[in-house]
Amino acid sequence: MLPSTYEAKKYEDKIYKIWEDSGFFKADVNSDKEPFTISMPPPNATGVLHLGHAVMLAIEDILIRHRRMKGYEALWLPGTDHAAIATESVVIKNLKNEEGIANPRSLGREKLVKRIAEYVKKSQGTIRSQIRKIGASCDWSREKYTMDQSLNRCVNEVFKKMFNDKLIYKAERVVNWDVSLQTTISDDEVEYIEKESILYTFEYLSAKQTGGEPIFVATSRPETKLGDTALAVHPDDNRYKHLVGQTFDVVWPGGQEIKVTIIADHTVDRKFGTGVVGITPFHSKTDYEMWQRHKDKIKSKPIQVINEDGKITDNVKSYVGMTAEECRNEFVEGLRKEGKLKSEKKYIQQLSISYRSKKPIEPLPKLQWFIDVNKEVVEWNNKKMSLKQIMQEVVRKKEIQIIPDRFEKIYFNWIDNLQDWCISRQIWWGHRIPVWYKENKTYVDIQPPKEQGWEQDTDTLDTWFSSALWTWSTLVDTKLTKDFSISLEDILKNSPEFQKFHPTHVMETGYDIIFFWIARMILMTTYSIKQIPFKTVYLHGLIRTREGKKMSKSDPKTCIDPLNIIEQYGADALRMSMVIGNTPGNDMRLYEEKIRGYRNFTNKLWNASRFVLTILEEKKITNEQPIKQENLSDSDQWILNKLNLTIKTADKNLMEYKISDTGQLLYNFLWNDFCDWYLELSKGPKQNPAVLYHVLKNILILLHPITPYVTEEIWSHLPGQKNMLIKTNYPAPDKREYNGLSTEKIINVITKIRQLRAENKIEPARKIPITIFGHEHLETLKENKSEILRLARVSELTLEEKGEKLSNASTEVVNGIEIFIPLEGLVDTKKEKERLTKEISNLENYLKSLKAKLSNTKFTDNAPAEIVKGEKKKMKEAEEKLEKMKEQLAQF
RNA sequence: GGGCGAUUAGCUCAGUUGGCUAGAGCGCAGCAUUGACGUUGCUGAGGUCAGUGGUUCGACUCCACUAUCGCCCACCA
Repeated sequence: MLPSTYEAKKYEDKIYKIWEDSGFFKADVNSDKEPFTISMPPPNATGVLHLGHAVMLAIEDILIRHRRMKGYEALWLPGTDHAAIATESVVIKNLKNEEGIANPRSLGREKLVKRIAEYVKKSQGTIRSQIRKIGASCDWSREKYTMDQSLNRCVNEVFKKMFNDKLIYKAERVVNWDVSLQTTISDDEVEYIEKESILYTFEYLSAKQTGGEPIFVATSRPETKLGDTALAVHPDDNRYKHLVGQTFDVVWPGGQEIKVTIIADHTVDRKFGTGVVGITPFHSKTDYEMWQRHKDKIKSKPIQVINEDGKITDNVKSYVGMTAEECRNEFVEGLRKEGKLKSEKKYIQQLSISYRSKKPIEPLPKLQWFIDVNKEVVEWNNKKMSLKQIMQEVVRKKEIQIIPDRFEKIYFNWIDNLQDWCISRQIWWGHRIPVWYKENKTYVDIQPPKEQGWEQDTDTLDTWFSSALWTWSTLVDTKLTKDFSISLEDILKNSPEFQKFHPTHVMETGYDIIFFWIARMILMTTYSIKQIPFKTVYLHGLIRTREGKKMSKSDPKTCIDPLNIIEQYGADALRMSMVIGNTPGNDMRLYEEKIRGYRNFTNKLWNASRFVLTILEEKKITNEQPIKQENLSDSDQWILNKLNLTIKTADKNLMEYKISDTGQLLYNFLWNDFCDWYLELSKGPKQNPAVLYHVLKNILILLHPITPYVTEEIWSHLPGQKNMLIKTNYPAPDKREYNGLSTEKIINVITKIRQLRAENKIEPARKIPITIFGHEHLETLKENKSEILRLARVSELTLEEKGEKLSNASTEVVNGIEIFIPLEGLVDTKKEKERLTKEISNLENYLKSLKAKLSNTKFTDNAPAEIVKGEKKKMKEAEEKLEKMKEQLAQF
């Protein structure tokens, strides 16, 4: 006998261990079954589980368990990410704070990397055990880490291939420099915030110099003007047209001397500021590009004003060593003194900050590695394409489907704006760039050169470079990757896992990393192995607080900790609450009452099962019984019919990734159909243990992907089931036809009686006599007399085919069945009369609108026959009901 | 500046090719009847589907515009 409440805590860890030890999570590479693969988005190796992970794990686990039960060879491959910058900066911080090492880099590369690796090893276990807590049925035997040797091999292979195809190149560009982290970051890692700052307008060229009006320039960063090489104006701007092409000498406060050439460029906005832009090629990407376009006309060479530490370089002697901000203040002060400062206006600036450090970005000229996204050298479908074009092609041709599809637009828009991807990082933790230098020679390969004296490039690769290969670099044979004489192509050819499980089927992740990761996977994988990485992209939304705010780790009040929730309510309840009401691409609010509601659901399931198990025990049933058609009552047929429909819909929904709908459907089936009606009806003489067993069994199977723990635990108590639920086959709908129509009517009659009782304030405890005129349903009513007596609390039930309407009775009509509750001593007749009158008037209005509709020839001519038929039926029913109710009213 | 999403009951949300007198859960109100469940049962109240106009026999659903909120993208210095 089960305890009367389900306490998740008692069972979950135990069940997970049995699952894992039994090897049920392991996919068999040699099986003949059709594969179904999900690559788990690897959480940071040093992270802690948060709701974002929890929702990802819940959705993926549901999909995997469903497919596994359906007979697919389901592989869910887990792993962790080395999270280059994030991890390195955490360890550096720890070394500073905990060990007092002021400059951890002074340890040297080898030592620091070792320390980071140790740290990762220690903390990796945390995230692993937390993934288990959710119930994730992933294949731990195939767990990967982005820094594994095999993945490193793939990274190097791809780098080399791209280098040989001239898709990877090294060049000096203005890049996004994160001063606090001391590394470049890619364009996608730059965020914009709105910040109030000051727009300074000052005299750049005097009236004397121009021989007419002086030229003013507006800028929020005056200090960069110390490195200007040009002034840009719009080609059609009549104010400045005559000056284009001329070069002027400018002496800034402090003595810095520069030469600026006036150039004309269409990108200049005549209306902003003074319509003149100072061009500082080395401290602004746009300026750099403009300088490139007009290089040959511009007399002076660009200079770097600000260095990697955000300080003024010795190119500007007067301010050298100052921070940019100090320099700005001094410089503006100098302008003011010289009487050149015209105005200082507050305005809202789009400030670029680093996604990692949240500190401002300093655009700096640097020699870096890039991936060329426009070069058309990639073979795809017998065409030469650029990386951009491939990315567009596979989505446009529906080789990859994105759910929800509106994200396709966002994806295409991103590609349209995409520029070459800066992949080198000046940190030590990560895949080191496989390039070696000696004197002025460069060597690129998957292994260091044999010869002495070569120095490896000091940079590492953007962490997304290795993540971009994740779907397949995790499937290559790790023995083969150690043999450097085998080509990547041959490694892939001879890796059974890769051959069976790639391309993967679903990539499920938050929409916030569509560019960082989804797009990069598509780009890198299609290019490097000529396969798409996945067929479907399922993007879930972010979990928000009840108020719709982002949950932030720093604020425990707004932040729900999944582990804490699991401890209190169980993983199943958490899973359900994250999945029901969560539609792809939309954010969802989560709060404790909601989770509690689903905890109640698990308890409901537990108790319904407890009840059924008691009956089975009583009846000494130790095995699943065949369902015999001839023994089925109408209510048996009713529930079997509903079950069939539920099986069909649930399966269809899951195949279409409609997870929320599936959850809702099963919730209703268990609670409303099975518990509220079928179990209640089973408490009478028509109890059928075989059907109870059958329906419960199927409920457990259907719910298992969503609530794996509670269903598995109950399953272990189901007599005669030898295998674990996790490995049980998903049900196919029963081919037999079931009826169950009388039960539908009986339910309606019982509900109506309950309503009448409640409306007339007849206490539930009080049993009352009732008269029913069944008309053509008399037989059905007779068969179900005991159910009506019991479930509607009726003391005496008079069943007639038809007869004289009872006077002074509360009455209703449902399915043509007339119900009378004699009012003698029970009911306020005046109120009852009012109620009837009101209902009749409602019904009349309803009829009126139906009649109007049906007499409209435009409707009858144009609407589908089915609809018209439906409306006619409605009208007929309403008319019949109206007639009966009018007769009843006449009795008062 | 461009694009996207949201707006349905007090709250959180469903509503799938346009066709049930618009649904659920929670909350609220009233009442409690257990072969299991008070983490329960029964019943009820509560909605001009953001607004305006259009298409249609018919619009929560499609189109246009407006409003409010949110997000993404973009080289306004």
